[in-house]
Amino acid sequence: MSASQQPTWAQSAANALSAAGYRRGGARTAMLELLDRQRCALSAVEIEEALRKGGERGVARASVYRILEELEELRLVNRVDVGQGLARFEAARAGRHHHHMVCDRCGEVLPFEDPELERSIQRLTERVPFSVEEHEVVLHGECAECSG
Amino acid sequence: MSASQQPTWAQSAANALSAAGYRRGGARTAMLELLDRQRCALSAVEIEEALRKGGERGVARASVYRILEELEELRLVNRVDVGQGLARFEAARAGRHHHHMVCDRCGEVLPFEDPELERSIQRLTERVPFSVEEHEVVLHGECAECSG
DNA sequence: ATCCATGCAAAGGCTTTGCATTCAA
DNA sequence: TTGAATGCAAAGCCTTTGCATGGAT
Repeated sequence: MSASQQPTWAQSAANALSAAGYRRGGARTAMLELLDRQRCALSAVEIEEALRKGGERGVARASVYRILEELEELRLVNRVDVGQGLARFEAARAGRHHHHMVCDRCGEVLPFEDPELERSIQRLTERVPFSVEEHEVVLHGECAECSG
Repeated sequence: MSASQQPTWAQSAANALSAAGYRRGGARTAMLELLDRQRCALSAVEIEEALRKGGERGVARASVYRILEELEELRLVNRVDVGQGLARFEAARAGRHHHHMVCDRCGEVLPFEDPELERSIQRLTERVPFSVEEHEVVLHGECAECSG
């Protein structure tokens, strides 16, 4: 069999976990693969349900949170808080930085990218009396369907 | 006595509440005045404590949330979620739009303004398949004291 | 006098923690 | 074999809700 040219996010995340001294548990692997397949941030409950329904293997709620905490600590996952009273999580992929739009009507969360916005924030972070490590932009409103 | 030239935020908010059919309860007035004095967003617990310690009059936790909900509904207050697992609230003043920096070490929340950033977001909202009503930018990192 | 506004206490939802068991190394 | 990884259940916050009392009109 041929080795893939470039490792998937799940693979490199698993390697990073090993390098950090973590063991390769089945729950971790399942979560990494699930997160790698998503196009946008999921909540802990959504992750738990997706794993249970997915058939691969279920992962207890507490484990979902604990693993997410480890992944966030290693910066393999980003926590996204869009103001819905719960936390969302998504794979942190090098380079591909995006933000979120939240439909306050139906709750849908959509990702978007905007280079100009990134540049503005970049310049801003250099001017501010603060050591900025992360930034997050959230647009609230109504999605195309809801504002119909 | 002379009438003030321009009403305070608390005064105009009280008027807006009346116009919307709400009665002028003591708890509401105390909260409006407290919020008017703040330079940055407070959590519900912080509001409750400030009112209790302030001596003016205490307001029950449930009332704090209920009144904040009304104020948010009328857009007199903005809810700010900076990812600390709790909601923060601040007076919505016409024109003066700002965002927040959060020190992930000590938890301090500082406001900042940036016209260039606002322009970028303004242009962005016009290009996006979404009806944008609000936006929020949060910078995470360490404040001068903590990173110092 | 009416009915909203408020306080108190209980309930709810998301997240974390404690402990026993299972599993990777 | 040994200690980390995981599951289960209980506990912890923040927030909301139900109901009785107090207060504004």
